[in-house]
Amino acid sequence: MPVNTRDKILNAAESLFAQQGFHPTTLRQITRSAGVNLAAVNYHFGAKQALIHAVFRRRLDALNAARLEQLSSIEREHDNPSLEAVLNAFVEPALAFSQGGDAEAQRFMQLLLRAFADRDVVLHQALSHDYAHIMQRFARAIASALPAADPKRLRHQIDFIVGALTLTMAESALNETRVIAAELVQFAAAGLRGCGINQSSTRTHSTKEATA
Amino acid sequence: MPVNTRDKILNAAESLFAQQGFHPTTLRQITRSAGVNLAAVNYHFGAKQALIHAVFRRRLDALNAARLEQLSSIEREHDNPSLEAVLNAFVEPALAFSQGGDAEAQRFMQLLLRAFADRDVVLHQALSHDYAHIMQRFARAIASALPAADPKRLRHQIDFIVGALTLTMAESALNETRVIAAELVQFAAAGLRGCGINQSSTRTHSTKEATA
DNA sequence: TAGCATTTAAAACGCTTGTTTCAATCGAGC
DNA sequence: GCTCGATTGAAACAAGCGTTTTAAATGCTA
Repeated sequence: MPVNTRDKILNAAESLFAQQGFHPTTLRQITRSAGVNLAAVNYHFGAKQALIHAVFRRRLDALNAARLEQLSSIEREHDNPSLEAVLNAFVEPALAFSQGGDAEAQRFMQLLLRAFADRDVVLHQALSHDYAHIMQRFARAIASALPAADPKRLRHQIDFIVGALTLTMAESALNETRVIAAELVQFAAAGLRGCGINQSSTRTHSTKEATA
Repeated sequence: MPVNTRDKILNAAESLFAQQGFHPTTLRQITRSAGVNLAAVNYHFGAKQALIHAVFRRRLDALNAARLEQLSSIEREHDNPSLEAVLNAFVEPALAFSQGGDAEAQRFMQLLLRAFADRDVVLHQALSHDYAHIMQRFARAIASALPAADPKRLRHQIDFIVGALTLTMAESALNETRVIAAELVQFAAAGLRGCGINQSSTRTHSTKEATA
């Protein structure tokens, strides 16, 4: 229950943006849902675009902080954390980062999916700037759990995981998210390990068949 | 080079929708880019919403047809096609389905990503209806290449692959798409195989660590 | 060539959008 | 209690939207 107008607007906007997208959602919808005056948006944020960015930054900062905290935690406990543990530190906070239950988590995943889809240049830059830090951190942790991995390929593979995480979590039924997240961790770990052939040398057999 | 107005509109709309999204793209932009009159859209398609669906159906039908054709082709050649070959029949047509080069393929992937993000009910139903058919077909092919797989988990895993494919292809640089697609096939194959433990029995070790 | 359906053209309609304006209200600090 | 900055309220603004309308042009068929 937010008390100040600013938070009321942010919450209403986040919910509506996730449901309808940024552009279709009107300021009048937002202010009506928040129970505040229309002009309050332009007063507190200046413009609709700025509101969009504010909504994003608030959640993204919390999510990435939770991820880093969890990663640091497992690194403190084990000298060489398993690949699954590292991946879980990336996936799990996306589900529970705001202790708001699965519904809120899914709502945020829908929001994140929109950020990928809408190629808003400013938003995209802000996003990748925020992500650059955490991605580098996780890439290092994964590489350390997977010493033989090729760095460039690893970057692509992390993109695969982000894509699978974002899209599936945004789409899947609410009561399934945790099961699916656990399956994704296993799936990603196996994919990264590549059944032991993750290095630059690719299997001639499969490649030949695949491109035939 | 389309000759009739209908195709000119469809092409212009597809391009603009991919770049900007459905809602922000105006009919005036579309008709200006297509070099036709504004009223032509409402004449040929009735309304903007119908135009969106038309743009989608045209491409999606072609893509799924290409996928099924490639799958049938490899099933004709081998009695038991490899997992990689099946996955490639799913991934590769997304890149080359319209022989339009990588740029066009990426544009379509952006469009597909928007379809996932925008939870337009009608569009979503049409999409999942189209997908239900092909998904079932590929799920069967994968299951046959991976006899020990758990059906329900397999469905989730296919979602992972679709997510990774859609999001990475839409985001990645143009000259990298083919490399990334090949890597995705390998990644997905390894993930599905789960290093040989894809059945219902999960590895106690990793699960414990992952949820710690 | 005449007639008819199809297609394009240009303008206008009604409506909603984000944004601005300006007065009213609130809440501390002196 | 009064003042002054911060905040809210209600109304209005210009612009752009999807859609409709009416008329002219075009392409077939006979």
